[in-house]
Amino acid sequence: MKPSANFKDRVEHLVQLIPPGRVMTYGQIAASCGSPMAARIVGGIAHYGNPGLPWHRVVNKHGGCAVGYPGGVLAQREALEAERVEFTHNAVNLEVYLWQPHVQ
DNA sequence: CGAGTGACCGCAA
DNA sequence: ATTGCGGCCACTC
Repeated sequence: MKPSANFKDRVEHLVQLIPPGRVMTYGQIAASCGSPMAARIVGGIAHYGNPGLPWHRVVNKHGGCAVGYPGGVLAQREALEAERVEFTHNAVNLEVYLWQPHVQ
């Protein structure tokens, strides 16, 4: 990964690396990009950044869906279910589906 | 360049 | 258990 890459570039790159059937939390992504408390930024990048990235694989700390996701939480849920991700109480089991770039 | 804003997170009433 | 508030960082306008 380019050390000179901006936070946004790292986030987009990282999101793009999330394999199907796996999810990441905003805080996890922010921490992996060097700013553990910049979870909001990840959301901001999701809104302004590259729309071609699998943002549906990005969930909040509760494993739930993002409020501002186009189409609502329901659309994101369907997108994840299409990748064999099981939802429980409108949230995924992070113990099973949480993916980390360093460890696999 | 400055100010506003947010697809969050955590704690407090 | 639910609701409200603040903080924090980077992005956009």
